[in-house]
Amino acid sequence: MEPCRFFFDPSTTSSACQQGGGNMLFLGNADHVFRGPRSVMGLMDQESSRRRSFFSSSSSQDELFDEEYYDEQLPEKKRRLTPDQVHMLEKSFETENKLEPERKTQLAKKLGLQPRQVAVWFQNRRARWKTKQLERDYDLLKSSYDSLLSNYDSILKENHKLKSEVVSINQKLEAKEETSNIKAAAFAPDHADDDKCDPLVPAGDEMRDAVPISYAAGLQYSCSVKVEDRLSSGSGGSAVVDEVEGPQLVDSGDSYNFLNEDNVHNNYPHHHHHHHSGINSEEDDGSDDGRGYFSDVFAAAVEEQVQQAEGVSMGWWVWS
DNA sequence: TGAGTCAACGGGGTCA
DNA sequence: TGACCCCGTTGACTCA
Repeated sequence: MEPCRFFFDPSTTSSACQQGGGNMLFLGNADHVFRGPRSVMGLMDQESSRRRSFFSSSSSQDELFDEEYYDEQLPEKKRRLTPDQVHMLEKSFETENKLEPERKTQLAKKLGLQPRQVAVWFQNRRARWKTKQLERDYDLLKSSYDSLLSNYDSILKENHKLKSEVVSINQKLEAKEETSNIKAAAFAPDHADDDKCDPLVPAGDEMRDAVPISYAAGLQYSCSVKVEDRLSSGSGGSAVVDEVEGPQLVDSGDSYNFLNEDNVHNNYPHHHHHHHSGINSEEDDGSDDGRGYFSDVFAAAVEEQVQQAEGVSMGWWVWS
């Protein structure tokens, strides 16, 4: 690493630094300490005459500049820092990306640079680091978003599948209900004594516990419908029973409300939802505003909502 | 020759 | 008020 050779022009109060390899760093003048010319083009403005006079050397400047160097290379050209200088600056930056005055002075001395140059280098280095950091953060956020979106899509598919299952079950339930009513009506005159009817229901506790409330209620007026007829779904054999209101699949039009309003409010504290509630209404499924926006809040809310939905639906679908 | 990189500048804000 | 920082910009330089 070769130190700078400093030059100072008393006529213009400017200074310059020539490095061993031929680098000439322009270091500015006294009225704006260490701030060199912005550029060669900048020399065309009012500053240019001063700078030009600086380099159009007279006899006194012969003492200040290496004649050979000065002839072969225009000194006002902007020079890059040498690899060694950059290496040491980088090492210093790794230690601490802010520059205390003392460290700046030491570094400048060590590298043969002006303190102003060291300060500028650190400023530019911080700017580059920030840009890189932003890129890293963006990549991280994007992969997180993509992953979340993927999960969301699979949940959406599952939801559609469950919806169609529910529709199918409801249809079967309605058909069976009609059949049983017709049979009950036809059978009633000959079987007035309910105590003697055979409900065809297994007497075991397990099955009794598994019988939906409305089915048990149905036995009061119809003993001729088999349990499997009531419970069969054709797609997995699951039935949904509302412990309070009976075995109805709660369907608020577009959506199936596996969650109540409170759940929704709890999971989306900042989300203003409309008349729908539930995990996947058409308006709240994120298909319009949800995908264009990502935040930790959103991610956490979706995660929580999914867990909640899973928990609640388990409660709905499984009993023993 | 155009795009990318880098040293350096100017302006505006903050702080002791 | 000066020193410092951040931000946006400029122009020199490099390279494909």
